[in-house]
Amino acid sequence: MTGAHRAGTIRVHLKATPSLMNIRELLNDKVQQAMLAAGIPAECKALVAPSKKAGFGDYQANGAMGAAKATKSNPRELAGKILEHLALDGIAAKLDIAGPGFINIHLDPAWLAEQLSTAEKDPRLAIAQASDAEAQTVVIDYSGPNLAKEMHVGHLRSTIIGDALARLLEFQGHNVIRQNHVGDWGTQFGMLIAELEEQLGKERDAEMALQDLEVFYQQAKKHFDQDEAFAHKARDYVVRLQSGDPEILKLWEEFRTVSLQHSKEIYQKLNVTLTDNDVCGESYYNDDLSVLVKELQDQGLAVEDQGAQVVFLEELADKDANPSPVIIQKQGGGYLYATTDLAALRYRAGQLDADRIMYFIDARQSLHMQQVFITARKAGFVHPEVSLEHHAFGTMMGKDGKPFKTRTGGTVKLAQLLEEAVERAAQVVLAKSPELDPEAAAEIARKVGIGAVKYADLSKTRTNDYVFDWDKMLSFDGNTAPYLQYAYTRIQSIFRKADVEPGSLSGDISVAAEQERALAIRLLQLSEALEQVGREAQPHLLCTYLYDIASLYMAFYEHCPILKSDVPEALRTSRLRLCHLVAQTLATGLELLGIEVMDRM
RNA sequence: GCGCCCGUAGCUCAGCUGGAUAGAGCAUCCGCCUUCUAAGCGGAUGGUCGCAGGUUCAAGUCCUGCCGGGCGCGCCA
Repeated sequence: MTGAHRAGTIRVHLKATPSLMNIRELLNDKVQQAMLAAGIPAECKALVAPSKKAGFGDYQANGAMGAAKATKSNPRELAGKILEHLALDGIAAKLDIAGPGFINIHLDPAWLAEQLSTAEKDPRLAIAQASDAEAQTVVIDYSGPNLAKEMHVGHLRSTIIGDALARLLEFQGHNVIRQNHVGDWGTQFGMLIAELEEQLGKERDAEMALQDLEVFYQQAKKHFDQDEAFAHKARDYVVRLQSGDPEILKLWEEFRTVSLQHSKEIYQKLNVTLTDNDVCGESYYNDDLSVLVKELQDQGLAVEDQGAQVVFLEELADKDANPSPVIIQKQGGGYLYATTDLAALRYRAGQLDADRIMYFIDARQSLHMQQVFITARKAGFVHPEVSLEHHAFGTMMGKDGKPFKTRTGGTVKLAQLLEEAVERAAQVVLAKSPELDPEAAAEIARKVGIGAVKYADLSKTRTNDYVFDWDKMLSFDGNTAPYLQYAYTRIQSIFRKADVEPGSLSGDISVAAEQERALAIRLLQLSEALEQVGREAQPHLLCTYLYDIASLYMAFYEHCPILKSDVPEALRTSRLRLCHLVAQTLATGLELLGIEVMDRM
C-alpha cells in the first residue's frame, strides 16, 4: 500500500473546518500570519499557548522575543508591529503587550458564546473527525495476558491505557486495529495440556478443570516436578503441539478457549473494548517463525553464534563498539519472543497495512522493543514512514512503595481486585446515599468502583511507577473518577429538577460571570487535549482536562444560580446549555477513558 | 561496567513545542448547608524544583558532571 495519504503522515494531525478548529491552532495561525506580514522570517514561530495566569489573558503568543533575537530588534517594539497586522476582529476583545514582549490575547465573550453554542448542539462536541485522507490505520498492541495463568494486576495498566487510546483514536476517526497478543504458545503448554488430559480422564470437563487457572497451573507444575513420567509426557506434548498433532491441538484448543473466556470476563467487568476478534496471539505466528529466521539469515542480519541464530545490532552497541545481540533462535532450534514479536510486527505493517503501531508494554521491556524495532526496520519488515511506538509504563506499587502484592506476598488477581473495588465503592455509596434501592446502588457501586481503579491509573503520568491506594482513588476528593462522576450527576439532577430535556434548549449562551468565562474557555479546549493525548499517548492529560472541567463546573455551580426564582429566563437557558455542554464533555471524555457515568449517585 | 527511567510542598501527583509570581488534592487551620445533591465551595499555611556548572533575553523544562532510587543487559516471556 503506497497511497498518497501515507507519505509523511507519521504524526496524527487533524485539520478541521474553521469553525471547528481548535482555538490554539486558530490563534497560532493568525499570529503567524501577522508575523509574516510584519516582515518576520517564517522560521520564527508564533508560539501561542494558553495563558497560565488569569491576568495574562486567555492565550499568549510568546514568539516576539525569539523573533526579536533573530532579527536583532527590540522585542516589545516588534510585538507592537505584530499587533498592527494581527487580524482577530470578532475573536479577541483585547490584545496587549506585557513584560519583555508577551502578546496577551483576551477572547471576546460573544465569540466564546458562539463557539460554545456550536459545540453544545453537536453530538461530537465540535470535535473534528479525520477525513478519509487523514485517517490512519493504527494498530494497538495491548493487554496480552499469558493464557497459562489468570490475569493479574500486571496486566491492568497495559489493558486500560491501551484501551483508552484505542477509543480515543477511533473517536478521532482513525482506523484502529486492536491486537491482543496473548501468550498461548510455548513450552509451558506441554505441561498444561498433559495435566488437562489427565483431569479430563477423571470425568471433569475442561471448564471445570480450569475453573481456577492459578490452581491448575500449580497442580501441573507440581506434577511435572514430582513425576518423571509426566514430565516426559509434557515434553513430548510440546513437540507434538509444535508439529501440529491433531489430538494435542484439540486439547490445546480447549485449554485456550477456557482461558480466553476468563480474560473476556475480566474485560467485560473492566469495561474494556477488547473482543475475541482482537485476539491474535503468539500461536498465530508459529508457522512464520522459521520463514522469518531464514529471511534474516539470507539478508545476512542473522548469524550463528554459539549454536544460536543471533542478530547483532551496532545501533545498540556499547562504548567499546560491541554490538547488542538479539537471539531469534536458540541452539536446538527453539524460537523466542523476539522472533514472535518480529513476526507480529511484520504482519501488522504488511498485512494490516498500519501507518502507526503502538505498543502498551511495561517499561522493563524497553530494550527488547528497541531491538525488535531496529531489527524490523533493517530487515525491511516495515516501511520507513510507519511509526513504531513503544509507550512504556511503570510498575504498580503498593502503599509501602514496593510492587503491589497481596498481604502474603502473592500476585493479586485482577478478578479479586475488581471485586474488592466494587465492594469498597458499595460501602461508600450506601453510606452517602442510603435512600437508593439496592439494585440501583449496586449498579452505581460497579461504575464507581471500576471507574476509580481505571482512573487512578489513567490519571498518572504513564511512564512513572504509581502507587495503588484504595483510599485515595475512592476518596471522592481531588482528581478521582468519583469526583468527575459526581459533577456529572449534579448536572443531571438540575435537569431533572428543571424538568427540561438536556439538549433541547435553543436560547443564546452568554458568557459573563468570572466562573462562566473560566469554564467556557476550558470547555473549548477539548480538541486540544484530545489531539495531544492521541499524539503522545498520554491519557493523564485528558484526566487533567476533565478534572479542570469538573472543578470549574463546581465553582460555577456554587456561584452562578440557575433555577433560582430570581434568575431571568434567558440567563437560566444560557446556564442550562452550559450545564449540558459540561455534562456532554464529561461523559464523552470519560467514555474515551472507558469510564461510565450515571444519573445519580 | 553499560543502557533506560525517575528525583518538584510532610504525603500522592501536575507542570504541554524552554516563557511572566512553580500548581492541584490529601493532611493541618479558618469560614460556608431552612435556598439547584456539603460525595461540594471559598480562604490560609506549606517548595533554595536532588547537587554543581553551562547554553539562553528567559531553565523545573535543554547540555555536561556528580549524588540518590528503580529497572534492564545472549538462548524465559
